[in-house]
Amino acid sequence: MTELEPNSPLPQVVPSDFIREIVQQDIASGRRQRIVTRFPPEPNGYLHIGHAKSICLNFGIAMETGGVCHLRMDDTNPTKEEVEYVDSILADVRWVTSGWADSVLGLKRVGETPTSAAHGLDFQIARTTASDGTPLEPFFASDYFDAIHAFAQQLIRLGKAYVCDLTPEQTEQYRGSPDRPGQNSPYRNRSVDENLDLFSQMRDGKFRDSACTLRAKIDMSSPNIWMRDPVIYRIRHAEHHHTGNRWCIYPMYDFAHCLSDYIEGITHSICTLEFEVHRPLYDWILSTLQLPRPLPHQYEFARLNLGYTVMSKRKLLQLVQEKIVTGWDDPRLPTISGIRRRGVPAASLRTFAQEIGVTKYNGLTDLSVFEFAVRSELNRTAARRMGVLHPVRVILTNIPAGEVLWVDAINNPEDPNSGTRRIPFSREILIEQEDFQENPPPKYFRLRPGGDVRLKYACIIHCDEVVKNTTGQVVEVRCTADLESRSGGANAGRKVKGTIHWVSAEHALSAEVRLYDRLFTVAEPDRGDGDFRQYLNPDSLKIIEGWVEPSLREAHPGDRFQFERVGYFAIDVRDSRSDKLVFNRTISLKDGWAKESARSP
RNA sequence: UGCCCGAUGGUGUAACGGUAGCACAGCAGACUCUGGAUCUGUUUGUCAUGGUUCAAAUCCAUGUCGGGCAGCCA
Repeated sequence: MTELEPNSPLPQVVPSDFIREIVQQDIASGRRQRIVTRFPPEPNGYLHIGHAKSICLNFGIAMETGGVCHLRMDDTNPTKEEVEYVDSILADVRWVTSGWADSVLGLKRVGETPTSAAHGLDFQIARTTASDGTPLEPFFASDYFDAIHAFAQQLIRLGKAYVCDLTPEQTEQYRGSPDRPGQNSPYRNRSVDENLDLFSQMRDGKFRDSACTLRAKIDMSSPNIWMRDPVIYRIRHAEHHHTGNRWCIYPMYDFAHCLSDYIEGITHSICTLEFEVHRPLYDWILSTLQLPRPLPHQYEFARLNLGYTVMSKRKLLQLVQEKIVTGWDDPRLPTISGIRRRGVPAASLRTFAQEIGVTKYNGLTDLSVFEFAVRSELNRTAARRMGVLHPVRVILTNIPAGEVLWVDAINNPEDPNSGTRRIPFSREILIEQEDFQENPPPKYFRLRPGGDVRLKYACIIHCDEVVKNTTGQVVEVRCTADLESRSGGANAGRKVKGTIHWVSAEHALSAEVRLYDRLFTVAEPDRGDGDFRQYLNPDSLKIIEGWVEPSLREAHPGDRFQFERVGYFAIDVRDSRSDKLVFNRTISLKDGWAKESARSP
C-alpha cells in the first residue's frame, strides 16, 4: 500500500485560469449550485505527470468550490483494460490528493450502479462517503452499460441511430476525408423497428465482431469528421475486467463519456485539447436525447509536455515491455509511481501544476520548473544527513585510534523543530574525492595540500601529507585536526573558506546508491519521425556503493533525506533492506561550483 | 488544399480597451559551518501587416507560423 503524505503546512495561493473563471461565472450566475468535476482515466496504463496536472485541476476546482471530483474509470474497451491498472490508478490518485484534496475525492460504494432505465432516462448516481464503513471504489463507466444501452435504444426510437452493416474498411471509405465529404451508408434508412431488432441481436451475440455497428445519424457531409455518423456501439466478444462476460457490445468513448458525465451529475467535464473537435458530438448526443438540463459541458486545456521525457502511454508501455526500464515505477519514468519511488513529494507535483498554469497553448515546459518544485519542497522538509558517494580516506593523525568523539548535527536548518542528532567522529574518516585536489584550480576552496577546510559539525583540519599508490592515485590524505575549532570550542569561530561533509570510516554504513539522470538526451525525444529510443541516455542510471552516517540505520523505506552538499535521496521502497540500504537519488543539489569551474577550464 | 484551436522574454504564464507583471532559467553581487538555502540587483518579450479608437497584447480583417481531426482507441 502506498504511504500517503502528511498535510502540507503551507497556505496555498488560490490559482486562477480560464476554466476556473468559467466555473466561477457559473456559480455567480446561479447556473450551478454545486460543482462536480471528474478525473476519467482509461485503465490501460499507469498515470503520469501529465495526469497529475489534470488531477490538480479537477480536484483543485472541487476543493476551491466546495464540490467534489469523481474518480472514474473510463473503461469501455475490454481489449485494452486491466485491473492492475485500476489499482495503480486509485493508489496514484490517492497519493497525489492525500493531505490536500482527500475530502473531495469522489468514490462510491462497492457494487453500486445506476438502477437502469427502469427509472426512466433521467437518473443520476452520486458520490458517497464511507461513513457507514462500506468499502468504496472508483466510479466505472462500465457500471453504466445498462443505462447507456437504454440511451442507445432511445436514440434509435428517435430515428437518430441505425445499425450499419458496412465493414470497417467500407466505413472508412464512406467517411470521406477532412477536405472531402462522406457519403451515406446504404443502411442509413432502416426503420426504427428493424434497427431496434438488429441492435438487440447485436447485444444478444448473434453477430461476429465487426459484423455491424450502431451509428448515430447526423450528417455525412459535416466538415467535422466526428459528426459523420460516428459509430457509437461496436461488437467485441471479449471479457471485460469489470463486467466480465455480461456484454458483447461496448459503447464508444464519445457515446459513453458524455452520458457517464450526465449520469454522475458532472457539471464541468474537463479534458485535453485533442477532444475539442469531439465537443459538438458530446453536445449533440445529450441534446438529441432531450435530457433535462442543466447538461454537463466540456472544456479543453493543453496537455503537459515536459522536456527530456516521453508522455504517451504507448511509449511508456514500450519502455516497460522492452525492459528498457525496470517497470512502470522505474524512478526514471515520468509516471506518478516512478516519481513517487524516486522520492518526489506529492506536494511538489501540486506546486508544479500550479506554476505551469492551465491554458490552450501547446508548449514545452522546461524541466527546471519541475526540478525547482522538487528542490524547494525537499529543502523545507527533508532531514539532513551526511553521505559520501566517492570516498577518499583521511587520517587525522592527532586523534588516537579507537577514540570516538561525538558531535551534534542539526537535522534541518530550515525547520527549527527538527532537532539535532549525534554523529561519531574519529581518526579515520571518508570525504568526497571531489573535495580534495592536489593541484586545485583558482577559487577552489576545499582541501588541498597545506590547506585547511572545515569538516561540517566537527572541526577544521589541515592537510599535511598526500599518500598515493603506484599509479599515482591518491589513496589517503593525512591531516591534523584543530580540535579547539569544534562547535563550542575555543576556536569555534575560526573562519575557513570551505566546509565539507564526511563520515567516520569505522562507523559508516555501506549503501547502494542509485544515481538517476534524465532518461533522454534531447528535450523532445518523440519529435520527428525517428525512433525515440535512439535518444535514450546511456547514463540515466549509475549504481555505486556509498557510505552514510550510522543514524540512517533507523530510517524506513520511502524516507527522504538531503545528503548535505550532495542531493536529495529516498530509501527505495522495493529493494532496500535494513542490512543493505538502497537510496534513490531524487535530485542533486544545485552546484554553484560546477558552474564556476566550467567557466574557466 | 476542409474544419477546429492557438501565438506575450530562453521556457511557462498574467494583464479581460488605459504603466507589459510573475515564476523558472540566465547574469552580477551579499551572506553562509551545505559553493545548498536566503537576500539584493539585472539582461531579454506582445508573430506580421492593415483597420477601429483619444488609447490595442487585448476588438476587427488578412496573412504567417504551430497544434489537432479521416480507430469498430480513449
